[in-house]
Amino acid sequence: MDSELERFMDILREGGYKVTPQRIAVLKVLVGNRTHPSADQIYQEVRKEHPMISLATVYKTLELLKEMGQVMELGFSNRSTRYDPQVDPHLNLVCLRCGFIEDVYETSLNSLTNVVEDASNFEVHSGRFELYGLCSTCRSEPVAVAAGVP
Amino acid sequence: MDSELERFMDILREGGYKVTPQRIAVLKVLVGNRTHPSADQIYQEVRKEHPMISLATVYKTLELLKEMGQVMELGFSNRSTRYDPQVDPHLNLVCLRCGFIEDVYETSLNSLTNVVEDASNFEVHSGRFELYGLCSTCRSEPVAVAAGVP
DNA sequence: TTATATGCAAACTTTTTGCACATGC
DNA sequence: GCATGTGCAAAAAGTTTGCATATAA
Repeated sequence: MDSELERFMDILREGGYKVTPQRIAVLKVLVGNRTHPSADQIYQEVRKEHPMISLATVYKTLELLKEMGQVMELGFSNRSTRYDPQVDPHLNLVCLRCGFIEDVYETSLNSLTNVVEDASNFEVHSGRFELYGLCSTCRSEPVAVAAGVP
Repeated sequence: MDSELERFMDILREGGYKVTPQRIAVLKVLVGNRTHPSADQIYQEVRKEHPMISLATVYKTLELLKEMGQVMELGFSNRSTRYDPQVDPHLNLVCLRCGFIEDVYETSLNSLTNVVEDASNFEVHSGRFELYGLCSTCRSEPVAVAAGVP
């Protein structure tokens, strides 16, 4: 049914890891998720269907997926950490007012990697590209209201 | 003498903030610093000349400089936080083995901002661009040794 | 069957906060 | 002189760890 979920499960199996209900539950929250959730947000979401899961298990699963290169862990300056199942090079537009993060696919990012590898003898494995500012919604709002800003 | 230090001190004065010995000490550590130090590393460095300073004061000073846009606070996925007095758009090459961070000035980053602003109605204030991989030194080393990897 | 994973609670790390005292302007 | 800043210590927040029990393969 969900080929992306199947792909994640296969990757676990191929790595010699068990495919447990808890891991499936976390994967289901992540598949196709563009909201860049925190560990706790993932935990709260998973608990709806799987009330007995612990936050520690969520952290352990995210750590596992991160090590397998299937999830990016994004640490922000206010020490919030968000997770992104989208690991291809892309640009994150981070709104400083409402905290919303929008993904933008910009082809020039790939050439950036090539330029650096040619010029500096640095072997690129992955990347993280962020612009901070105001999203279109917040730009047009009259009054600034603090929110969950990453 | 140090015009960059003077510039920082002027910025504090213009913001209505006091120029204290503690703040000067932190600024001296930051001026021209390309090592992307952590708060504790800055604290340890400052203590050599200023043994009575507290870590809380270092944090408060960094917070102030961050709010004034004079320092970037870089949160990483292993919850280490590094500070960079270099606020112009540039690329950080982060070595996953030894933790070294190299600055690279790539002009295409500026056009990236323009492309995004034109295409997406997002108002860019600042940016953060990172490539993760192996630096030239670590590429040529035979055995992997874990280190302070951001 | 058995190596691996889970849940719990405690530990840990890093950063923030409240407050009395000190000090730059 | 007074608003602002400092140092201390305690609190907060987020993440990790140890271990007994449970379970996927």
